[in-house]
Amino acid sequence: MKNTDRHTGTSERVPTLADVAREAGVAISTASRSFTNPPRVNARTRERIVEAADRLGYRPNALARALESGRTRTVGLVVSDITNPHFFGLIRGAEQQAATAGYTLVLADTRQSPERELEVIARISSFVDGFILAASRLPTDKLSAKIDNKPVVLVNRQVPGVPSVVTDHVDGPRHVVEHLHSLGHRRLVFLGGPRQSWSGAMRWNAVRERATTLGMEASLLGPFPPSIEGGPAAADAALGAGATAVIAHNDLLAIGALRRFAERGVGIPEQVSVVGFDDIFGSDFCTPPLTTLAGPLEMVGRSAVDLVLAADRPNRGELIPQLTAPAHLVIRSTTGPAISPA
Amino acid sequence: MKNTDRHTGTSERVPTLADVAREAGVAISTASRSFTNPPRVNARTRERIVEAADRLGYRPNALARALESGRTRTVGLVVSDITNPHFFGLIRGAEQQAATAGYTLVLADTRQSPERELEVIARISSFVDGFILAASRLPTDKLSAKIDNKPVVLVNRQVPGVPSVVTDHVDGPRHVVEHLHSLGHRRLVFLGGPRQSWSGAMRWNAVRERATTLGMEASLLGPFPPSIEGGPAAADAALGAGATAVIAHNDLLAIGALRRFAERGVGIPEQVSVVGFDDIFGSDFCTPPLTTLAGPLEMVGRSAVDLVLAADRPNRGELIPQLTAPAHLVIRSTTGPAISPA
DNA sequence: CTGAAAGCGCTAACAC
DNA sequence: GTGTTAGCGCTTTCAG
Repeated sequence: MKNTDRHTGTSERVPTLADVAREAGVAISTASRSFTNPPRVNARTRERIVEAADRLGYRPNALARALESGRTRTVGLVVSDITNPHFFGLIRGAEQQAATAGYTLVLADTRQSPERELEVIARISSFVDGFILAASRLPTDKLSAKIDNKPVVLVNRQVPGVPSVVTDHVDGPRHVVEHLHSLGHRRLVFLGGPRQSWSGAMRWNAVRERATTLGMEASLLGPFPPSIEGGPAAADAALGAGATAVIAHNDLLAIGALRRFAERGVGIPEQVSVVGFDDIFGSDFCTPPLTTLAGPLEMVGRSAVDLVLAADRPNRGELIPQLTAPAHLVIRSTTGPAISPA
Repeated sequence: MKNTDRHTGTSERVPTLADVAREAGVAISTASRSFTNPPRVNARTRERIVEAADRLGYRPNALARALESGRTRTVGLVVSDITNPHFFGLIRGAEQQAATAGYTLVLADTRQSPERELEVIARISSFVDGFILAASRLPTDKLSAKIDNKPVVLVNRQVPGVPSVVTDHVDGPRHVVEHLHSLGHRRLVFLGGPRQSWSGAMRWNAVRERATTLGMEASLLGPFPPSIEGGPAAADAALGAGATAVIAHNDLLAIGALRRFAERGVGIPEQVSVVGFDDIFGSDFCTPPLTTLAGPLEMVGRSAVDLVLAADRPNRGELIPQLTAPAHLVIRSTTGPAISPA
């Protein structure tokens, strides 16, 4: 018994194509065709088959179908931390685009560990038609355009030869620095996230470069856990460094830092300006509302799915799409004029 | 070509069990056994087989395996709105428990629509070993302990005969009312969520009942969309009703209302007390921090997975587990003494 | 302990 | 237009 009637809970078998064919008095292949290639079967017989099918409550077994075709109409989304609101927009966008295309999302969490990432990929590999690796922590040499012959698309990470979509990590961070500069800040500090974070590294690079150009002092602190919990230590470090402006690896860290600043009686933005990245849920209603570099995460999720699906189709030549989504600075209440030098 | 070598991107076939068997000079069945039933094959030959397998980079095709066994080691989590932070804890807990048991989560979003819910269930049905339906919007008669002969577990909804796990929807809401009562409130308003929300209905029931017992006036407003965007209208309605205390269907709605109150210059909690449900991400750092009834969502997610895995195992008799997770009131800064009657 | 062979449910040539 | 048949990759009797 591997097979019973839906909804009833009784132990009758779930009907297969064979049952339908028998019921309709045709061969299995004909029954199959009336679902996969309707024009190639007589309208009348097809009608009979379809009737038989829903009389029996038949539904094709996607697994069996997939075994043959090699396609499951499923894409795997692998995130480094399912808990991080940063990914919500991504997940949502990916889910929507997948659903629109008739695909299903398989979600997996690596909890920041490269080993788990590999495991998880192996675990879902035979079920998915392709992978989206978001914020992958895998070493570069483990990353390629195909894993188990299935297309992979990177999100917020670029590796030569692998399709990817990232939110702008050059101009965006620069704007952040310029914004701070225009407010009169001259000493800034970057609150770093995980060492293996590609986007974190890019952000810091761009920030440092721009700061230097503008004659600002910039230094890197951390690494800190990219979470609210990481905030207090980061805030304290920032204060210790005597900066008037702090740029956090992400909004979570920024929000955590905000709290600590409040606790220590540091006025935001009067004494210190802070800016985050991502514009996550909550950034607009924390206290004070956070200035942050927003990326179109939903769009990124959607594009990633598109790329996987496109890669799955033949004939796209050897072009490796590497998309960059624009980021824009959302100025709220955590940035203000620098305190005049004491 | 449905099959190429992993990582290389070349078009070599992904090795199958047949390749391994050939390489090791044994029959397919022996190769199969050394993975699924090691004791039943000679240690030496098994070693040869295993070696051959990883020389070739063999990995079993879970699909083929599933076709035979009927088990995919996958559970489907169907949520009504993937965007709602309320579900994050649930998703996270479910993912963790699934991963621990060697299972994979398949996530699907119904966007609040019963029709989409049915579609989505159909779409993932052949891929999953069981379903978790969170906040299902399906009519009662569509819900049963098995769908397509696969176990279903309801989250935050109870239907006779169907296993479920809910967060406490009786004592919890009562405590909320008692809390408000003890602060001197006598007129409260409940900001209702979607009509089909089972938990919403339960909450309002418990609230009304308790309020009546305590001699408080309580009325139901709404329905409002259970989102931040729904907040302003809800807040205005609450003000119009002249209540001193408002209980919102969920935190999202409460946070949205908070904003509107601030805009309108209504002091929280001086003029109006507000409480939400769920203790979502952000409830602790919105302004003011929200008093809310927190449920152990992660635990709920974990339990739900446990229940579907358990239901999948035979011999658990005919007991239908209906679990209730305790809720607890988290008092923060949106509740305070009632204004003295003018 | 190992091999041959029959499927799992469905699709896709290839006949007729 | 419809039926026959050979698999997809793997597990599982059933023999030897």
